[in-house]
Amino acid sequence: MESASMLEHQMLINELTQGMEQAKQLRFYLCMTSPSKAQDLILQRILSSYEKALLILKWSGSTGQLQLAAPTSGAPESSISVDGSPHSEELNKNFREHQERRDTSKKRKMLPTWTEQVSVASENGFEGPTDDGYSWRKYGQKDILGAKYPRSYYRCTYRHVQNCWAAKQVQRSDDDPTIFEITYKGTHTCNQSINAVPPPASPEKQVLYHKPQQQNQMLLDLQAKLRVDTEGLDNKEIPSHLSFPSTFASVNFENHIFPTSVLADDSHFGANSQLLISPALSESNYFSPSATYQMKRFRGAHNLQHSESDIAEIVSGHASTSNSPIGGMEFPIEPVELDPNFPFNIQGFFT
DNA sequence: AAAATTTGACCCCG
DNA sequence: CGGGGTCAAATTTT
Repeated sequence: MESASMLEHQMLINELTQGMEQAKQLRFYLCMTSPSKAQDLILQRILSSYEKALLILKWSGSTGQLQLAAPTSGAPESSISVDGSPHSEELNKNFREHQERRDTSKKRKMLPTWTEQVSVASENGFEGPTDDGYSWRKYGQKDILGAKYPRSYYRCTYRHVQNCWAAKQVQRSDDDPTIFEITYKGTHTCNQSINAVPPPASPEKQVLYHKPQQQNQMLLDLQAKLRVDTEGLDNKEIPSHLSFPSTFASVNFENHIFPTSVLADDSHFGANSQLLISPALSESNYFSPSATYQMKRFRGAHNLQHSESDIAEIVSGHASTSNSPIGGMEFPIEPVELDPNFPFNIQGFFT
């Protein structure tokens, strides 16, 4: 490590840190006035970007080489909602540890795993470790031995469609119900936006309901246009057991703040601008102090079951004979190893 | 009708 | 055997 590059590093870090601080301040002020979902998300994105950039920098700085070049994401970027504290060091550390995957022989399904602790501000009970930017599908819930609250299991909504093997489990803390332990398994390889691509048939009918995913799509586009470059994934979803009665639905919202530029060129988006705003309530009172968030630990995940993964194998195995609308997918199914960056998009659904 | 969640059965591993 | 994790049918939500 040359002192020169080291110095550059430091400068870069400083610069980024400053940017991040400013962004935080901006968020703070924004919070006091009229917070909107859109604005908030964008800010989150920005912060997330900073965070990530810093992470990469620091990381490469300490190891001398940047291995984040991994196919898709490679890093469990935790663009956690509000909290605002980067914890870059911790993340940094954890990253490396996760990166190492022992047992190269059984390269299959060894997803990096890490745990975050998300505590929520809310006397009024609200908001959860919920929105981490991805859409999850709950597939199970289990009562855990010594635990007071059940643990719920989620996997990426696009597991099948996009072969995204990210999963997570959420466990509410026993004594401090405002704390949730979220254990992530694997990183997302999905590109959530392709989901909203309207079918060739009738673009007009592709009305965007207030479905979380689609809303994301909008934000995605929004962010793209604003050049807020991040991983570009948003979504909101509230795990059932984390959601609280919502009486705030009646609050009146005037903030029709939405970049007109965006609405302008995507006509069909315009009609739904309001839908975007409504969920803003969920984050109307955001004050960072109360939301804490930190990495805790990780462990190698090693067991996955057959069914789905095997299907994947089968598909990749004899793709040629399949009758699926999907052509030949001839890549190994290895989320961690390669980027299933499908050049095609799937939308063959018929029962 | 389609998509998401619920929930008991089932499976694997210690 | 029992706990944790997943499946999948039933059910609810959208």
